[in-house]
Amino acid sequence: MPRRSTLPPATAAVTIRDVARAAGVHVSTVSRALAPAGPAGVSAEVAAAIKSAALRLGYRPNRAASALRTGRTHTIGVLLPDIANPLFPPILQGIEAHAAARGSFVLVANAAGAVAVKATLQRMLAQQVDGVILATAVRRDPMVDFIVESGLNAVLVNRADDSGRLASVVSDDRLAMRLVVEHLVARGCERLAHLAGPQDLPTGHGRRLAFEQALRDLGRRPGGIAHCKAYSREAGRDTTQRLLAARAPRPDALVCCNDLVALGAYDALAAAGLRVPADISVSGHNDMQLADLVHPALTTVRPPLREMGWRAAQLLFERLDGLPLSPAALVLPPELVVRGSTR
Amino acid sequence: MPRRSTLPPATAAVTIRDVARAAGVHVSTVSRALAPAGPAGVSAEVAAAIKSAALRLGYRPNRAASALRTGRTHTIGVLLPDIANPLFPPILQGIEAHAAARGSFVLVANAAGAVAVKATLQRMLAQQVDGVILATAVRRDPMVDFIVESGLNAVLVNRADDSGRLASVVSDDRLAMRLVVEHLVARGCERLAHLAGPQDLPTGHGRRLAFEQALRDLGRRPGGIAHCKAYSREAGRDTTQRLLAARAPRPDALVCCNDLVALGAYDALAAAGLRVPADISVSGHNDMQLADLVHPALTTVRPPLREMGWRAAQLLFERLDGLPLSPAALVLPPELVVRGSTR
DNA sequence: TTGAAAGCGCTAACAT
DNA sequence: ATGTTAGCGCTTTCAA
Repeated sequence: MPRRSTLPPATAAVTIRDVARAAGVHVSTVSRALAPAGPAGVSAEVAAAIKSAALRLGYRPNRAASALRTGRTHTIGVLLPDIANPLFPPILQGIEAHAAARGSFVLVANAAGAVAVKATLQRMLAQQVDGVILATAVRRDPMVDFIVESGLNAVLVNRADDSGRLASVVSDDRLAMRLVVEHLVARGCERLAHLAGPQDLPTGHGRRLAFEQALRDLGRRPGGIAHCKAYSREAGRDTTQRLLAARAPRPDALVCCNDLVALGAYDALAAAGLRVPADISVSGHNDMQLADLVHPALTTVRPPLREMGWRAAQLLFERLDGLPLSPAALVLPPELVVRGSTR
Repeated sequence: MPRRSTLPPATAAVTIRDVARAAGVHVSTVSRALAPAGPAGVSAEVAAAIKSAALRLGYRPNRAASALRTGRTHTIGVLLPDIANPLFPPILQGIEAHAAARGSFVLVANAAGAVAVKATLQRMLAQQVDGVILATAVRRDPMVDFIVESGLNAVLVNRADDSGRLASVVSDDRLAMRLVVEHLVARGCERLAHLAGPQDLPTGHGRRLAFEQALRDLGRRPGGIAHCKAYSREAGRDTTQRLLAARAPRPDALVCCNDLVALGAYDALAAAGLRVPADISVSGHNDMQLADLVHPALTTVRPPLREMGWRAAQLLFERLDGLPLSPAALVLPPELVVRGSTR
């Protein structure tokens, strides 16, 4: 007869059996008394006795065991392209807050590129996560196919799924661009140019379209559109230089795809001897920390990042709970933060 | 006779039994062939057949089951006081990178305050994490007692344990302060004052001591020490005002406990009509993003945050593996980043 | 080298 | 309302 495994050498954890013995009841009664949804089918006295015994012994239910039994790990995976990108921590915070309130944990993983993302999703699947939230940012992503096939519950945040097969939570880029464009036009800007982000990223693409649309709605045309290779300060600088060299008359407003690019634009404009905002207005996007510290302070768009994370988690849990009327997409309104960089 | 549970309603995952059947062997053989450390005690042909069957069927070992059996979840918990504080994402990134390389996942949780921290640790214990890394930042923390009692493997990062019972990874604040002080003195500063952080936080306390020590080592005395209520810009502004009002002669250098406080000092100095660095030099700590964008760009100390996270994970895994010679503390050298705020 | 079997701790269907 | 029991999927000891 096989002998008891020698494995659990840890501090012999208190199990449900210990509690049952201490309370003089059967383990199943303990399980019922301690059910997360409250005691069900257990008399009040017995439940109280069990709870006090559990407390006394320092019982902590073993989630690995319950996961094996129920198939639910109370764990959700969050996949980010880059944890250190300041855009993501607030989103993660919102997700974590919601998850913690539900008694779930968040597994975070950094992964960029189709191969790494897929590998990480496989690992998460093996880990039996209840669902995933993805902030990875590529359009027409084969990953979506993989997720749909695997039957994994998933919600996208900060990007939408072009094919509409996965739920998503995003900031309203159309509204954002409308706010920026209307603000600039109201301040008398005539030739609005756009420093667009990489067009293979949903935000880069979406904001460019939104910029064009916002101008069209006012019966105007873009005063120039130039594409940045990346969401970086260097790209902003280079692209602004190109734009200034190519365009005559030069734009009197630069609507940038994000704050870093806007700061790159500052550099190029300063080098060209142009004053912000006297000669040219500049706006950013994301309201990253310290955007109010540069000179002049940057007018920018503040997406509701924490709220987006919170809502993404909410959507995911609604799906896990099988709620039938859960929205497929949530588009949350950003805020325009007017500072000194627009006249 | 109880009937099979109706529970696993998901997409009937492929289990080890399916693989065994497909390969015509017993499940235990599959388990051996697919062991993470490589096939052990299985003939090469059989192992190959099993692996191909596993691949073909899309088998993914169920971590919940293996966790229940082995007691290892391949999961580590990371406890942060505030995910959105830019100090922590790089640390988390380092931890995650190391964990992922080992095939482990990271559970992140936000928790501030003794009660929340303890509750979260309890939840992590229930979740059967293999160990935890804590960046929560209080000195003489009762949490340390709790961890030691519970037998949980733990490593502190960005703070040390005064009692020395838990392993820790920190940036070398003594070296940091020596670098700053020597730099300022070399540039001709005479009266170095310190804007100290909250003294109940290890960094606030440690940096103040280190500042004093660094001056002592040069045979000098502090040109003033004022305490900030928090690591915030407002606190920096208020404290600088107090310091300027109280001190005569006024300091010609302000060594700040962190960058935000330094920016607050900028505000107060500007309000007082003092120029940085002509009238007074200012240094920060942490090199937060955009610290190079303020005017003048901030001289600051850059702790090796990502490396700290990486090392903390390394230490934790060494403990989990039972390595006997694992260090109890790691003090990593920061870098001085000289910019325009010191003359 | 492979098979057999027990059991990790918990939950839930069934019986009482 | 409570007890009995099987079994989630895996690992590992023991036997062959």
